[in-house]
Amino acid sequence: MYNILICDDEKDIVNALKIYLQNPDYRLFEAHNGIEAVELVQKETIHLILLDIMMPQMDGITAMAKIREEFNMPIILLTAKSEDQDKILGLNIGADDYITKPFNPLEVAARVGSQLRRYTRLGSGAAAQELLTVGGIELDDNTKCVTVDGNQVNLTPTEFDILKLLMEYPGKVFSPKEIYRKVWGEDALSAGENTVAVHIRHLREKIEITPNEPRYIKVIFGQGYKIEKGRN
Amino acid sequence: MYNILICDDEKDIVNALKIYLQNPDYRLFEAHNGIEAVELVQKETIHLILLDIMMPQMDGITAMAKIREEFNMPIILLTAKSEDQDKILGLNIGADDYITKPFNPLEVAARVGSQLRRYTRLGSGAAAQELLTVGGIELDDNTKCVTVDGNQVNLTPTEFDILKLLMEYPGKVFSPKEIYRKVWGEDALSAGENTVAVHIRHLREKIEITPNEPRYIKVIFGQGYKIEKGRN
DNA sequence: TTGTAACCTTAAGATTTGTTTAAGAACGGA
DNA sequence: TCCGTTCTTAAACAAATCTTAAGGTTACAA
Repeated sequence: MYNILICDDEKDIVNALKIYLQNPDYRLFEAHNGIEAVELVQKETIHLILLDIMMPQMDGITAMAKIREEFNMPIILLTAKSEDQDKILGLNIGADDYITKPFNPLEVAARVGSQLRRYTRLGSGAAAQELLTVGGIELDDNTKCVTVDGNQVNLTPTEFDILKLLMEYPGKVFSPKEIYRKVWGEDALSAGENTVAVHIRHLREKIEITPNEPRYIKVIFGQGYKIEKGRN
Repeated sequence: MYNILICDDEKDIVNALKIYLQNPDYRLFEAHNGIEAVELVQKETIHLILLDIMMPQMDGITAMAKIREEFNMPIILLTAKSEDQDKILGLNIGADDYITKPFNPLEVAARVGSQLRRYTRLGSGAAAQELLTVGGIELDDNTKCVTVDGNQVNLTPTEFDILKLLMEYPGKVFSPKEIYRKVWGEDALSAGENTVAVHIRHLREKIEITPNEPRYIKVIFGQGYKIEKGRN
């Protein structure tokens, strides 16, 4: 799952890009000037930015400079000017690519995919799906960090593995045996019946506000556990 | 200094690109078909490739696929076809950018510069990322110097390698085994279980103000070690 | 309503993992 | 070869995590 920030002051363009980037692996954020973009990048974990150059309040080049002070995700500039001079200016300052308006939908999707692939290829060794998000829970397999509503929580290895399993397939119900097999491994040497239950309890204590009335880790009687978006 | 490989079967195009990329920081290599390109990449440390698609013997797409099995430097495709379908094909297979013939000299230089900058920013195993910075720690792979808050510290080779590994991917958690494999080499002849731990201890004594409460080299119980920006 | 099986909760002891020393082995340069 | 540096091993210790077991609670179906 990748978080992509689309920043353009023209609503129509943002909406068009949102349609082009329809993809179950993408979560789309939007901003309408440089200031909003910088704020969003600091608040959320953004993996790629589509950034218009000409915007009110703070232009794209300035925003890019500010973002680059702290972050290094790919930035693709959007520009109406197709003159060479502008292209070169943007790339030299630190953009990774640029796309000129009007867009070709397929090209937008291709360039975004290309940058994301390059990013993960270099940044985090091949593996896909390092960042899982369900409701307010964020799980980063790279840093082994888990946050709930922005607050970091410390999980033990087993708790982490169970949560990761549940978050990989949100809504899917896993029986305790299934969890046991997938987390402990196929060759699991007999562990007691309720050890999974104990870990679930510990997890709930750490990620639920009210462990006794869990919003995220639900039980389906006779079936198993699942994770929900916690909207109730 | 960057090594750039130009691969095109037309001599004129190679020569033109050589002129466009006149730069004291670039060392230029040339190849005239995919086979030559793959061989050169395996022999030399190449930082970026300009790769023509249509070539005799082995075409650019095939060469790129072969190169990508082992390396991940930026690849910019050169193509006479400017139709969208071809652009997208190239990017999806693993190219980082493409340039359509005829070239605009300034654009060639700009795109090459952009990819090289992006490449070094992200850091990479094979790459020429010479200076790493995390928090107050600076590691220069060229001079093998490490400074913490401006003060130079003397690390042993093993300590240096471990620190470098951690700093190449700040935040990423490396299990002791992983560290062992990456620092000692795949063929590591069984070293004791806790030798990594001992080196970590030495590192902490040299880098941390209070080795017992490390700000930089953190442990995630049951997972491994990581380096943090030391903001606490 | 009642019995049963599924699930929950708690805490203590067992186990695993990480830390810290120190000593001796291996290595490399003079 | 000798000496200083670096690496590895081992052992004791400390800390975090896992499992077990026992008793409690809840949901379902007859």
